[in-house]
Amino acid sequence: MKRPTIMDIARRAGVSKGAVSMALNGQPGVSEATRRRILQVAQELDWHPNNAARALSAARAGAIGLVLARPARTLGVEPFFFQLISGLQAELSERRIALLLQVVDDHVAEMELYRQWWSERRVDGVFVIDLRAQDERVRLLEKLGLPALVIGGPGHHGELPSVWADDAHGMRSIVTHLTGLGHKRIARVAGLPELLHTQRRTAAFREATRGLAGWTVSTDYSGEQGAEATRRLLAAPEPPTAIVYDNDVMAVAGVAVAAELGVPVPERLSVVAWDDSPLCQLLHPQLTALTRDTFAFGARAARALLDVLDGAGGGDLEDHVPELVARESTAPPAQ
Amino acid sequence: MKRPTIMDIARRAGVSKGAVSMALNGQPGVSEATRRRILQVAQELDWHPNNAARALSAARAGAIGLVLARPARTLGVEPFFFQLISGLQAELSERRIALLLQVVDDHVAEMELYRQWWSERRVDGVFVIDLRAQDERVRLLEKLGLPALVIGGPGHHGELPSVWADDAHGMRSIVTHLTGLGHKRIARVAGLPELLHTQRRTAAFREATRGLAGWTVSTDYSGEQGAEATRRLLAAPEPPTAIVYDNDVMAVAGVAVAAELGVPVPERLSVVAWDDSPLCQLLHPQLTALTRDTFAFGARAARALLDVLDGAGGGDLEDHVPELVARESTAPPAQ
DNA sequence: CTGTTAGCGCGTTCAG
DNA sequence: CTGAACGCGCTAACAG
Repeated sequence: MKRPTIMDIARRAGVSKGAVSMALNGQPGVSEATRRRILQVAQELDWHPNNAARALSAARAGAIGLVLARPARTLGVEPFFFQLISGLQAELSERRIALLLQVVDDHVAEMELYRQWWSERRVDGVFVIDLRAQDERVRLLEKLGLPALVIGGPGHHGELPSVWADDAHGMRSIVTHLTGLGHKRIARVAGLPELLHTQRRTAAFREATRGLAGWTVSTDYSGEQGAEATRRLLAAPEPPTAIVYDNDVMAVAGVAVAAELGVPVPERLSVVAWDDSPLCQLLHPQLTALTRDTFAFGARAARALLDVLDGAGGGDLEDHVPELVARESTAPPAQ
Repeated sequence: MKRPTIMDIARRAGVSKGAVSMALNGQPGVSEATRRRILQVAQELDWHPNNAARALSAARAGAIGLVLARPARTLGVEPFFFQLISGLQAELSERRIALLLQVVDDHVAEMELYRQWWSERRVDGVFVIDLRAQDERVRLLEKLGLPALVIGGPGHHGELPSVWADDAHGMRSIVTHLTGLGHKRIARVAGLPELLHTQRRTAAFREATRGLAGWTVSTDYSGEQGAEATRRLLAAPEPPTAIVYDNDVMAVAGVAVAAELGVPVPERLSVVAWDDSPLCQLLHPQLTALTRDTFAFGARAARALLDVLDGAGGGDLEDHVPELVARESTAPPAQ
């Protein structure tokens, strides 16, 4: 009743260990008849490969790592992460590869973990998120030779392969939507300014709002800072008539602040959220949002990393373009 | 420059493989001097144990599994999960044990995964969440002999060890708060009714509201259903003056619905959220909520499972009592 | 007590 | 198709 090994199958099928291995792996070297018999016996014994043994002989861990280094309080991005992880993993599990998840405080801990994982061969590769300009993690990963894929990566010229979305396009569609409604004073409440994708969006925003009054304020992605930024923006002598938020949680916080200040949305202030979530549809007014299929994005990222591990791929892979969903929180500016 | 093995250390230190192993593991059998020399060499070579090899010889995977089987759309519980996972993992990583996370559609897939993980010895144990009455997973886990710990478990008489919080106490503190304010008509928007912890809360709520008008409606934890339930409650001939929501997202949705219907919170309707989150503090009014230290809860759960794996422990472990934080969304009922 | 040797764990691979 | 060795670390039995 103990776990059967290949030797058990071999004995019972009257063949050698090697033959069983080939049969089980669909390798040539055994006759069809023997193969069937062996598979039959394996079935009977309910044999399953021991992962550790496989990993040892294959010199592969059968696992991919993902480190979340955002501080815990920056909870705003969760819906995104949850979807992303689901997607990553849907793809990985097809290939029976595990996802190792670890939450750490900062990049220092994250890098330490990469060293550890790789030195112990706990993972075959890692996903890297929230890249910064001159990110030290990139250097480390390259030095270590730990295969990595950057999610939402640099877009171009990256040292590491990456999968990314066309932020510029998304930003244009938002601004076009707002200007189409007649807005001329558009503010943006951005996420962490050191992140590359924030910078890309900022550049795209600047470009798209050329000729208008458009300005960006930075936050750490948290609802608190989103609220605070909104408060400041609305207190200005010439407040914006529309605000674009870099995530859904800040948008929600912004709407709450507007309500608190007696600024009706969308009559006096239009609001757009980058990243959709059920939350956006629960509020009143429902939030106009840029939706992207984060699950699919994750799946693509996983496939891309697997390709890299298989020796194929590399380079950049552009994801599908996000789509703007106009709901109730955007309207022509007052008067 | 290739990964050094124990043999490399042995050669370089002029001793045998076995000696190195003992030295490295702090086992007796080598002199202090030799041990130091060996450790020195290991350091120089930057040796790290190969996880697969260790797992193979120790017959342990060095990993714990966690399956999330909630349907993806039930996003309401995410803040909770994120905290929980962080907590689990903070504790596991201390012991260099990995957390394998997998998201699946339903319990069938979840159970299939348990079989697979265990048959391949991918994990040493698993965390089980959202237990139901007569949960089929429990039977499977016992049949397999896969060590498991139920999170938010049955509380008592469970077949599997569990860690749980005193829901009854939390519920009492909520109801006491509301009745203290003068409320006599209290409704509750509950989560999935088949979950044991929902049932526990329902029972506690019934008990605590004895003598008052108190009633519970069920949802799937999603914001949509929370909104829908709120709509129905407020449309009743004698609507409640206070509503208790089983999670934060439904509470947020409920407040939005109240606003939409022109029911001011807290003047005409008091709202309490079970589970706090930054969200609760961002809205206006800020939500009165039952906060629990989910991170710590996760850490305790992890420790409990590790104890089980070490042969110790078992049984139930009660977590700290959640605490009610009164904010702006609760007030005496109108007139 | 200090250290060595042999062999295990489990699946893969390759010369024969 | 078989036999043997390998990957890497652990450990029991044994010798100095």
